[in-house]
Amino acid sequence: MSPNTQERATLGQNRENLRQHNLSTVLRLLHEAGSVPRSHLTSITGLNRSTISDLVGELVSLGLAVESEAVTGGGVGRPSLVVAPSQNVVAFSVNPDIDATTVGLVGFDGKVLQRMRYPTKIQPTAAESLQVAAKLIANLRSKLAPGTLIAGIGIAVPGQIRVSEGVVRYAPHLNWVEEPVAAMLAQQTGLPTWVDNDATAACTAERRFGAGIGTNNLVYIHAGSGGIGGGVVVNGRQMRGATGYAGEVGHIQISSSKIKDYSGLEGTLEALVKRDDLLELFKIDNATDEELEIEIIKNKDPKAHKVLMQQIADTGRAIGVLATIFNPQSVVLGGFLGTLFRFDGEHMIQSTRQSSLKSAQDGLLIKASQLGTTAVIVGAAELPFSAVLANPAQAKLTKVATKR
Amino acid sequence: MSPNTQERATLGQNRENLRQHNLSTVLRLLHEAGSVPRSHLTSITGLNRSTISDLVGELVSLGLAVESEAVTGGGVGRPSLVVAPSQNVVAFSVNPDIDATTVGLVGFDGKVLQRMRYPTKIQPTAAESLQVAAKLIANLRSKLAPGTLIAGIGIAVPGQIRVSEGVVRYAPHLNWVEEPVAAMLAQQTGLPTWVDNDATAACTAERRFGAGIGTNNLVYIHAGSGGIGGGVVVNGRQMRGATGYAGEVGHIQISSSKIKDYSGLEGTLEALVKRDDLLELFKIDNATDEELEIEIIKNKDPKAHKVLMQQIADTGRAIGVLATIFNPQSVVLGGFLGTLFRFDGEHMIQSTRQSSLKSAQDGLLIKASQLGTTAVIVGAAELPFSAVLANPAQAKLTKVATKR
DNA sequence: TGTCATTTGTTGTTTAGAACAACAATAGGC
DNA sequence: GCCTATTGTTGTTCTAAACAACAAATGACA
Repeated sequence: MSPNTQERATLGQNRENLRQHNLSTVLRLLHEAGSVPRSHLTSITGLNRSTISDLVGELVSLGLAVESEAVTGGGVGRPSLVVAPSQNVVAFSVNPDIDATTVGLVGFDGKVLQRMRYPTKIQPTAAESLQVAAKLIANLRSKLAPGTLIAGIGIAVPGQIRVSEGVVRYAPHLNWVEEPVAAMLAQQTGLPTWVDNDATAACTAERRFGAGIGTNNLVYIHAGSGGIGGGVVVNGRQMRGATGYAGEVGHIQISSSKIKDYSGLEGTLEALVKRDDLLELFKIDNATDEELEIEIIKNKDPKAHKVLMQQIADTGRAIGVLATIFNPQSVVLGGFLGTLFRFDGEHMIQSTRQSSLKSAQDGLLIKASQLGTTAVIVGAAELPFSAVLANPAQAKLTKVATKR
Repeated sequence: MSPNTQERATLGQNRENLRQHNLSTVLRLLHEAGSVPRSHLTSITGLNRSTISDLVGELVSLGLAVESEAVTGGGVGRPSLVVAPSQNVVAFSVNPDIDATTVGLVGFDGKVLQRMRYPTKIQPTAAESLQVAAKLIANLRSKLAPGTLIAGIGIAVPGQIRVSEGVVRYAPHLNWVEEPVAAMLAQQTGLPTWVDNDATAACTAERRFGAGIGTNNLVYIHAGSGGIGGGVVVNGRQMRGATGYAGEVGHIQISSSKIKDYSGLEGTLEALVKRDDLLELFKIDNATDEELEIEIIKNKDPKAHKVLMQQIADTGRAIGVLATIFNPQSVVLGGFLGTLFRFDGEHMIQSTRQSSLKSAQDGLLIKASQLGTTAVIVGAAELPFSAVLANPAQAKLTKVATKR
């Protein structure tokens, strides 16, 4: 039940792998592009027309793709049939947070179909959160059309995850330690379940459907109420590191300051750029990103402005360090950091310039997140979808029973 | 003539790709392990016995591998034939530096067969350096046994490289700008030529034959007279970034210090840890790493000791930042940094602990380089070898003419 | 409006490369 | 010396992609 089947050493390749790889390639193209003419599939993959015909046929018979009528008006010659990911395939997302649990229903094309947020007590246990999630999922599931194929459940948790085991190693804000959440929810729902870090999930979503479309080298930084997390894509693949804890971009030291972050490290990005500091200055507690952004824009207090500009400069500094190391195509800023960028992006870029090599700045794009708060939901659903994409023919989809 | 053929989008896969991939896999195993019994090849690759037989047969007929007699004593059953990379395959390495150019002859098993260092004037032009290199190569080439297969030439340059174009974008210490060195040397020698950054090359060498064997996530940091460079391996592949300038680990900001590095950035690793500073304190100018290490060990001056310990602490800090970001299996320290680690590794590790997340520290190994100064030579030779490994059947090897 | 060139889908055939099966070769254990 | 276990070899089978020939559908143009 590991979503990183693609991580396996791809040593020997036999005919079976070949077919699996080609099916996977075609399905992935559909998943990411939404819908593609068959003729494009042949040119992109370099495979023969008849081979594409065969592959698409298999995907259709698996219920993963649909062929719609040819769209005319694309130049001379016979119009090509358009292939699209099946609207019948869905996945559930779960995002446990400190005061509520959110559950989403996501289509195979990456669109959020439903979304429900259910408040819990502060710092719920894993069992409590997952029980809420299981109930919401059961609710959504009962309304699914007969014949719908469920790919599974993806859980996005703010903390360190052992992805291959489906275990939350440590989630400081939730105070969860060594919780086998994937197995717990799989048992309650009967659906295959995966778990990953929330920022990593959001990163995947932005890369496939948001601000990072088409980039193979991407740095994503997200700031929420629970500190700063992130994700990095290198050579087109999520960077996970030797033990799965790579990409902790919030905890890089960028200054000699003695201020500590939530993990006790001094002078890190997370220590210097704190959403709570601004909330305090504005004398509000508990605000959505939207509310905070309005507050920031209408602010007149010079003291608050100074703090704001310092946070923007520090963020730029961290981006500079990351750009120097990763030389990415773009840096995507999620949550509160997106707000800072929108407020004074030029100031942030200035600061980036001072802490990065010129070569890393050429062509570097800094952008605010495109998917916003849905990124985590979409990204979590990519976990079950990834399993389907990795091996379409063998994917174990759960079919919603036909009404009788 | 790009060595990163493996970078190409591996979209559609046909039968040809399949064969190429399997040939490549087997040859790569031989290249990295030196010699492997055929039975191991079957179990590692998962391919059928008869398929391995066929693949090895093709590699042997291509002159890339040899089959030696079965080695008895490995348990019951018929002993397996041992396959090894051919001793007939070689590559040349070139390493232009500020006061000399080094040329090496490297075997297909990664062993340095010959090495020649030829002094030049200070800051030679690219043409001057390459002329020296071409002469040394011609010299070595004339002594090669008839029938030897030459894979090509790999040039390792201290600077920023556009690998796919074979161009040195900017090498500050040599004062080279936009030099098409690969084409220049290819024209002079008639051999296919590649170029890469010297630290990147050393990183590859350490990963395949040195301190990083078997690791898929590795950070390599090298300090020489010309600043601090490095290389990072993520998911088993060299990290190159969007435009090829990734992995500049010497230029990450780790302090608020105003001291600048060679690129004008403040408070970076390269700004704080300078080999020259120690040479100055010891009142020597121009020393090999070995000489400097002796000087460091016999040092009694408390002032020098303090600087030394500060440099060790700063190095640890940078390692901490990198470990938090990359979560590598190991960090390998080359050149002068290896010296610092050997002098007081415990102090360095202490400093690392204070600037990295606990999760990144678990199981993290910090090591000094194993290949030392030969790493660059071996790594540069990997450039032509990589082309052979990527597509053994199509590799264009140059055969040394039979004497007549 | 009809013809033609162009592109794509379809179907039956070919082919390459890996798997498979049967057998021979060679080792250690008893 | 016989047995078992493992590996190499050879001829056959099988599968997935390519290929070839033809049908279908479009736009361009006279």
